[in-house]
Amino acid sequence: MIEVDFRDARPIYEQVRDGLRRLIITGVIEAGEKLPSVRALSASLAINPNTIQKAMDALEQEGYAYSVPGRGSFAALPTDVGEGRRRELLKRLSAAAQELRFLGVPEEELIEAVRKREEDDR
Amino acid sequence: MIEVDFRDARPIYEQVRDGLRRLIITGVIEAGEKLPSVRALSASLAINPNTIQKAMDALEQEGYAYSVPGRGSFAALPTDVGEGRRRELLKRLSAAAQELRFLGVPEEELIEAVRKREEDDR
DNA sequence: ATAACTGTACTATAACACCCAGTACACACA
DNA sequence: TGTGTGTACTGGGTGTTATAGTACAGTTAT
Repeated sequence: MIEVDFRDARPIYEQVRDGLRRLIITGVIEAGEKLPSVRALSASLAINPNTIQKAMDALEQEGYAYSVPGRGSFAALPTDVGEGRRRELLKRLSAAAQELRFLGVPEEELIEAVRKREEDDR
Repeated sequence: MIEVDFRDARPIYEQVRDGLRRLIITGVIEAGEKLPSVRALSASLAINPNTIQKAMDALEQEGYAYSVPGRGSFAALPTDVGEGRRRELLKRLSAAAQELRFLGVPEEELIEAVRKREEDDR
Protein backbone atom coordinates (compact mmCIF):
# COMPACT_ATOMS: atom_id res chain seq x y z
CA MET A 1 0.00 0.00 0.00
CA ILE A 2 2.87 2.32 0.87
CA GLU A 3 6.49 1.99 -0.17
CA VAL A 4 9.38 3.03 2.04
CA ASP A 5 12.99 3.08 0.93
CA PHE A 6 15.43 2.93 3.83
CA ARG A 7 18.33 3.90 1.58
CA ASP A 8 16.57 7.08 0.52
CA ALA A 9 17.92 10.32 1.98
CA ARG A 10 14.38 11.47 2.73
CA PRO A 11 13.25 10.80 6.33
CA ILE A 12 11.01 7.77 6.74
CA TYR A 13 8.21 9.77 8.34
CA GLU A 14 8.11 12.01 5.25
CA GLN A 15 7.91 9.00 2.95
CA VAL A 16 5.05 7.58 4.99
CA ARG A 17 3.31 10.96 5.11
CA ASP A 18 3.63 11.38 1.35
CA GLY A 19 2.44 7.83 0.79
CA LEU A 20 -0.68 8.39 2.85
CA ARG A 21 -1.34 11.71 1.15
CA ARG A 22 -1.07 10.01 -2.21
CA LEU A 23 -3.67 7.42 -1.21
CA ILE A 24 -6.05 10.28 -0.46
CA ILE A 25 -5.25 12.30 -3.57
CA THR A 26 -5.64 9.34 -5.90
CA GLY A 27 -8.97 8.44 -4.34
CA VAL A 28 -7.88 5.10 -2.92
CA ILE A 29 -9.04 6.45 0.42
CA GLU A 30 -12.02 8.78 0.11
CA ALA A 31 -13.04 11.58 2.44
CA GLY A 32 -14.27 10.23 5.78
CA GLU A 33 -12.73 6.84 5.22
CA LYS A 34 -10.44 5.35 7.82
CA LEU A 35 -6.70 5.44 7.38
CA PRO A 36 -4.52 2.49 8.41
CA SER A 37 -3.95 2.53 12.16
CA VAL A 38 -0.61 3.54 13.60
CA ARG A 39 0.08 0.05 14.89
CA ALA A 40 -1.10 -1.67 11.72
CA LEU A 41 1.16 0.48 9.54
CA SER A 42 3.97 0.03 12.02
CA ALA A 43 3.64 -3.74 11.71
CA SER A 44 3.19 -3.95 7.94
CA LEU A 45 6.04 -1.56 7.17
CA ALA A 46 8.31 -2.77 9.98
CA ILE A 47 8.71 0.78 11.22
CA ASN A 48 8.60 2.11 14.75
CA PRO A 49 5.14 3.33 15.87
CA ASN A 50 6.62 6.67 16.91
CA THR A 51 7.74 7.29 13.33
CA ILE A 52 4.29 6.45 11.97
CA GLN A 53 2.73 8.71 14.57
CA LYS A 54 5.00 11.52 13.41
CA ALA A 55 3.84 11.02 9.84
CA MET A 56 0.21 11.09 10.97
CA ASP A 57 0.78 14.29 12.92
CA ALA A 58 2.31 15.93 9.87
CA LEU A 59 -0.54 14.82 7.63
CA GLU A 60 -3.09 16.10 10.12
CA GLN A 61 -1.26 19.40 10.38
CA GLU A 62 -1.51 19.78 6.60
CA GLY A 63 -5.26 19.22 6.83
CA TYR A 64 -5.37 15.96 4.90
CA ALA A 65 -6.50 13.90 7.91
CA TYR A 66 -8.04 14.17 11.34
CA SER A 67 -7.75 11.84 14.30
CA VAL A 68 -10.26 10.68 16.88
CA PRO A 69 -8.71 9.09 20.01
CA GLY A 70 -9.93 5.54 20.43
CA ARG A 71 -11.45 5.39 16.92
CA GLY A 72 -8.70 6.08 14.45
CA SER A 73 -7.53 8.56 11.81
CA PHE A 74 -9.66 9.53 8.82
CA ALA A 75 -9.24 11.27 5.49
CA ALA A 76 -10.45 14.87 5.53
CA LEU A 77 -12.23 16.84 2.82
CA PRO A 78 -10.13 18.65 0.20
CA THR A 79 -11.62 21.90 1.50
CA ASP A 80 -10.05 21.19 4.90
CA VAL A 81 -6.53 21.28 3.48
CA GLY A 82 -4.75 24.41 4.62
CA GLU A 83 -4.13 27.37 2.36
CA GLY A 84 -0.42 27.13 3.11
CA ARG A 85 -0.24 23.82 1.33
CA ARG A 86 -1.90 25.33 -1.76
CA ARG A 87 0.52 28.22 -1.87
CA GLU A 88 3.49 25.92 -1.46
CA LEU A 89 2.31 23.71 -4.30
CA LEU A 90 1.75 26.64 -6.63
CA LYS A 91 5.23 27.94 -5.81
CA ARG A 92 6.68 24.50 -6.56
CA LEU A 93 4.78 24.33 -9.82
CA SER A 94 6.06 27.70 -11.00
CA ALA A 95 9.63 27.03 -9.91
CA ALA A 96 9.76 23.66 -11.64
CA ALA A 97 8.23 25.08 -14.81
CA GLN A 98 10.63 28.00 -14.90
CA GLU A 99 13.69 25.78 -14.48
CA LEU A 100 12.45 23.29 -17.06
CA ARG A 101 11.96 26.08 -19.58
CA PHE A 102 15.53 27.24 -18.87
CA LEU A 103 16.68 23.71 -19.61
CA GLY A 104 15.06 23.90 -23.02
CA VAL A 105 11.89 21.89 -22.46
CA PRO A 106 9.16 23.28 -24.72
CA GLU A 107 6.14 24.86 -23.06
CA GLU A 108 3.76 22.42 -24.72
CA GLU A 109 5.49 19.54 -23.02
CA LEU A 110 5.06 21.18 -19.62
CA ILE A 111 1.37 21.84 -20.20
CA GLU A 112 0.92 18.24 -21.26
CA ALA A 113 2.60 17.07 -18.04
CA VAL A 114 0.19 19.23 -16.07
CA ARG A 115 -2.87 17.96 -17.93
CA LYS A 116 -1.90 14.32 -17.75
CA ARG A 117 -3.28 12.50 -14.73
CA GLU A 118 -1.37 9.42 -13.77
CA GLU A 119 -0.08 7.68 -10.65
CA ASP A 120 3.14 6.09 -11.83
CA ASP A 121 5.32 8.34 -9.69
CA ARG A 122 8.29 6.53 -8.09
CA MET B 1 22.49 38.48 -4.01
CA ILE B 2 21.50 35.35 -2.09
CA GLU B 3 19.21 35.15 0.92
CA VAL B 4 19.74 32.65 3.71
CA ASP B 5 17.27 32.10 6.55
CA PHE B 6 18.90 30.54 9.60
CA ARG B 7 15.50 29.80 11.15
CA ASP B 8 14.47 27.78 8.10
CA ALA B 9 14.39 24.02 8.50
CA ARG B 10 16.20 23.61 5.20
CA PRO B 11 19.99 23.16 5.49
CA ILE B 12 22.02 26.27 4.77
CA TYR B 13 24.03 24.60 2.03
CA GLU B 14 20.79 23.78 0.20
CA GLN B 15 19.60 27.35 0.46
CA VAL B 16 22.91 28.57 -0.94
CA ARG B 17 22.86 25.95 -3.70
CA ASP B 18 19.31 26.91 -4.67
CA GLY B 19 20.19 30.59 -4.55
CA LEU B 20 23.11 30.11 -6.91
CA ARG B 21 21.02 27.94 -9.23
CA ARG B 22 18.39 30.66 -9.33
CA LEU B 23 20.99 33.24 -10.36
CA ILE B 24 21.86 31.02 -13.31
CA ILE B 25 18.29 30.20 -14.28
CA THR B 26 17.16 33.80 -14.19
CA GLY B 27 20.11 34.85 -16.34
CA VAL B 28 21.76 37.03 -13.71
CA ILE B 29 24.82 34.86 -14.25
CA GLU B 30 25.13 33.65 -17.83
CA ALA B 31 26.89 30.53 -19.09
CA GLY B 32 30.65 30.80 -18.71
CA GLU B 33 30.42 33.66 -16.25
CA LYS B 34 32.18 33.44 -12.93
CA LEU B 35 30.27 32.56 -9.79
CA PRO B 36 31.07 34.27 -6.49
CA SER B 37 34.14 32.69 -4.90
CA VAL B 38 33.80 30.40 -1.92
CA ARG B 39 35.54 32.85 0.36
CA ALA B 40 33.66 35.88 -0.94
CA LEU B 41 30.29 34.20 -0.39
CA SER B 42 31.45 32.96 2.98
CA ALA B 43 32.28 36.51 4.03
CA SER B 44 29.21 38.26 2.61
CA LEU B 45 26.77 35.69 4.00
CA ALA B 46 28.63 35.13 7.28
CA ILE B 47 28.68 31.39 6.65
CA ASN B 48 31.49 28.91 7.09
CA PRO B 49 33.54 28.30 3.92
CA ASN B 50 33.02 24.55 4.29
CA THR B 51 29.27 25.04 3.99
CA ILE B 52 29.66 27.18 0.87
CA GLN B 53 31.99 24.58 -0.59
CA LYS B 54 29.36 21.92 0.02
CA ALA B 55 26.78 24.00 -1.85
CA MET B 56 29.22 24.43 -4.74
CA ASP B 57 29.88 20.70 -4.88
CA ALA B 58 26.16 19.98 -5.03
CA LEU B 59 25.62 22.54 -7.78
CA GLU B 60 28.50 21.11 -9.78
CA GLN B 61 27.14 17.61 -9.32
CA GLU B 62 23.82 18.76 -10.78
CA GLY B 63 25.66 20.11 -13.79
CA TYR B 64 24.86 23.78 -13.25
CA ALA B 65 28.46 24.76 -12.60
CA TYR B 66 32.04 23.63 -13.05
CA SER B 67 35.13 24.54 -11.05
CA VAL B 68 38.72 25.20 -12.05
CA PRO B 69 41.24 25.11 -9.17
CA GLY B 70 42.98 28.44 -8.87
CA ARG B 71 40.57 30.21 -11.20
CA GLY B 72 37.10 29.84 -9.73
CA SER B 73 33.69 28.34 -10.39
CA PHE B 74 31.66 29.13 -13.48
CA ALA B 75 28.11 28.72 -14.75
CA ALA B 76 27.72 25.80 -17.14
CA LEU B 77 25.56 25.50 -20.23
CA PRO B 78 21.94 24.35 -19.84
CA THR B 79 22.84 21.33 -21.96
CA ASP B 80 25.39 20.30 -19.32
CA VAL B 81 22.70 19.87 -16.68
CA GLY B 82 22.16 16.20 -15.95
CA GLU B 83 19.18 14.27 -17.18
CA GLY B 84 18.40 13.26 -13.60
CA ARG B 85 17.60 16.84 -12.74
CA ARG B 86 15.17 17.07 -15.68
CA ARG B 87 13.35 13.91 -14.67
CA GLU B 88 13.11 15.07 -11.08
CA LEU B 89 11.65 18.40 -12.13
CA LEU B 90 9.10 16.79 -14.41
CA LYS B 91 8.08 14.48 -11.59
CA ARG B 92 7.69 17.44 -9.26
CA LEU B 93 5.65 19.29 -11.85
CA SER B 94 3.24 16.40 -12.37
CA ALA B 95 2.90 15.69 -8.64
CA ALA B 96 2.18 19.31 -7.78
CA ALA B 97 -0.34 19.63 -10.61
CA GLN B 98 -2.14 16.44 -9.62
CA GLU B 99 -2.45 17.48 -5.99
CA LEU B 100 -3.58 20.99 -6.90
CA ARG B 101 -6.30 19.57 -9.12
CA PHE B 102 -7.43 17.36 -6.23
CA LEU B 103 -7.65 20.49 -4.11
CA GLY B 104 -10.03 22.02 -6.62
CA VAL B 105 -7.73 24.39 -8.47
CA PRO B 106 -8.96 24.69 -12.07
CA GLU B 107 -6.66 23.44 -14.81
CA GLU B 108 -6.55 26.84 -16.48
CA GLU B 109 -5.02 28.33 -13.37
CA LEU B 110 -2.27 25.71 -13.36
CA ILE B 111 -1.46 26.28 -17.00
CA GLU B 112 -1.29 29.99 -16.37
CA ALA B 113 1.13 29.39 -13.49
CA VAL B 114 3.30 27.34 -15.82
CA ARG B 115 3.23 29.96 -18.58
CA LYS B 116 3.95 32.89 -16.32
CA ARG B 117 7.61 33.73 -15.91
CA GLU B 118 8.46 35.57 -12.75
CA GLU B 119 11.23 35.63 -10.17
CA ASP B 120 9.46 36.45 -6.94
CA ASP B 121 9.99 33.00 -5.44
CA ARG B 122 11.49 33.34 -1.97
C1' DA C 1 59.45 36.87 -7.76
C1' DT C 2 55.82 38.47 -4.87
C1' DA C 3 51.35 38.93 -3.18
C1' DA C 4 46.62 38.00 -3.36
C1' DC C 5 43.16 35.20 -4.83
C1' DT C 6 41.27 30.70 -6.15
C1' DG C 7 39.44 25.60 -5.36
C1' DT C 8 40.19 21.78 -2.46
C1' DA C 9 41.21 18.69 1.44
C1' DC C 10 41.83 17.45 5.81
C1' DT C 11 40.85 17.13 11.44
C1' DA C 12 37.93 17.95 15.25
C1' DT C 13 33.91 19.50 17.75
C1' DA C 14 29.07 20.76 18.97
C1' DA C 15 24.25 20.75 17.98
C1' DC C 16 20.39 18.83 16.11
C1' DA C 17 17.12 15.63 13.62
C1' DC C 18 15.90 11.19 12.97
C1' DC C 19 14.69 6.62 14.43
C1' DC C 20 14.47 3.28 17.60
C1' DA C 21 12.87 0.50 22.09
C1' DG C 22 9.95 0.42 25.78
C1' DT C 23 6.17 1.78 28.71
C1' DA C 24 1.94 3.85 29.81
C1' DC C 25 -2.76 6.12 29.76
C1' DA C 26 -7.49 7.04 28.15
C1' DC C 27 -11.01 6.21 24.90
C1' DA C 28 -14.20 3.37 21.62
C1' DC C 29 -16.37 -0.77 20.34
C1' DA C 30 -17.97 -5.58 20.09
C1' DT D 1 -14.03 -7.85 29.41
C1' DG D 2 -10.97 -7.87 25.82
C1' DT D 3 -9.20 -5.71 21.75
C1' DG D 4 -7.94 -1.91 19.06
C1' DT D 5 -7.34 2.91 18.85
C1' DG D 6 -4.70 7.71 19.35
C1' DT D 7 -1.42 9.84 22.27
C1' DA D 8 2.43 10.89 25.41
C1' DC D 9 6.35 10.17 27.69
C1' DT D 10 11.71 8.52 28.70
C1' DG D 11 16.06 7.01 26.90
C1' DG D 12 19.65 5.88 23.63
C1' DG D 13 21.96 5.29 19.12
C1' DT D 14 23.18 7.23 14.65
C1' DG D 15 23.88 10.33 10.96
C1' DT D 16 23.70 15.03 9.15
C1' DT D 17 24.67 19.74 9.54
C1' DA D 18 27.56 23.57 10.58
C1' DT D 19 31.27 25.26 12.82
C1' DA D 20 36.67 26.43 13.57
C1' DG D 21 41.13 25.86 12.18
C1' DT D 22 44.95 24.55 9.16
C1' DA D 23 47.03 23.43 4.96
C1' DC D 24 48.32 22.72 -0.05
C1' DA D 25 48.46 23.73 -5.00
C1' DG D 26 47.10 26.38 -8.88
C1' DT D 27 46.09 31.09 -11.16
C1' DT D 28 46.44 35.97 -11.78
C1' DA D 29 48.12 40.60 -11.44
C1' DT D 30 51.66 43.63 -9.69
